[in-house]
Amino acid sequence: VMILRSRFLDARRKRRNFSKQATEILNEYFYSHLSNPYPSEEAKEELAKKCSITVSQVSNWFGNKRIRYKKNIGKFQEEANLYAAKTAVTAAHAVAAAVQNNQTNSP
Amino acid sequence: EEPEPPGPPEPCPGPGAAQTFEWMRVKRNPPRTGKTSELGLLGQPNSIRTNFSTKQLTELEKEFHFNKYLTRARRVEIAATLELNETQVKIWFQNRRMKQKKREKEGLAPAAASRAAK
DNA sequence: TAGCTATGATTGATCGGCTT
DNA sequence: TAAGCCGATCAATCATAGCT
Repeated sequence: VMILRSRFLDARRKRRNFSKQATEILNEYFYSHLSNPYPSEEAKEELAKKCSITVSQVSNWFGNKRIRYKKNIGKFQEEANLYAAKTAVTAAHAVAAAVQNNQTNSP
Repeated sequence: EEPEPPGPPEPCPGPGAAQTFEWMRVKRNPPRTGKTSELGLLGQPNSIRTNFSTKQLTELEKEFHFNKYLTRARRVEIAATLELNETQVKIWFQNRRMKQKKREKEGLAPAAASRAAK
């Protein structure tokens, strides 16, 4: 069995997981765009900046996420609900802020 | 920031009800790297990802450094030598060029970290 | 420490669009 | 009209990280 998968010395993969906050940001985008989780090049650049990772890493993350998500939707249900709720709260805060701002600014 | 006015889709994303969007249904046609015969008989078209040998990759890499693009003649030659389809050789060069581009683009911008290191 | 799962990266091949 | 290329993506797999 010397069918050497000589990809061994690939100088690659000395992987390190992304920071918890980076993953948080990526997941927030993914679940808030679940109907079409394909960020544009611009969106990827923005996410990359916020997460302190490269655009390629953002692409890899979304590629892996999409494939793994659809492979086993059930397994991600809990995570999906978690982020859906988080997004809802964020949106609510935004609305509340807008309302307040509107009231204090109405001539 | 994300206009999404499709008409037919479901209503609202209720907690606990994961919808199935189109991208989740996308299925790629299996690789048709068919070598009409491998186990004899018109067996199913080899729909398996080919694993290039180290020798094949070495030769392809060598050729790539010589020419980023192949001529039909050269492609036929290489395919024969490495026992690959012309399509496989063509696709390999295609992917290799993209890989090259990706590297040039990234290997020239990790500024933030390069300053701190060392 | 062993075993299994989670996750980032790599890559042969596909898809749609544009060019030649 | 057909073939090649690009850019993005898929899908399978590799190898390590991390938890039990």
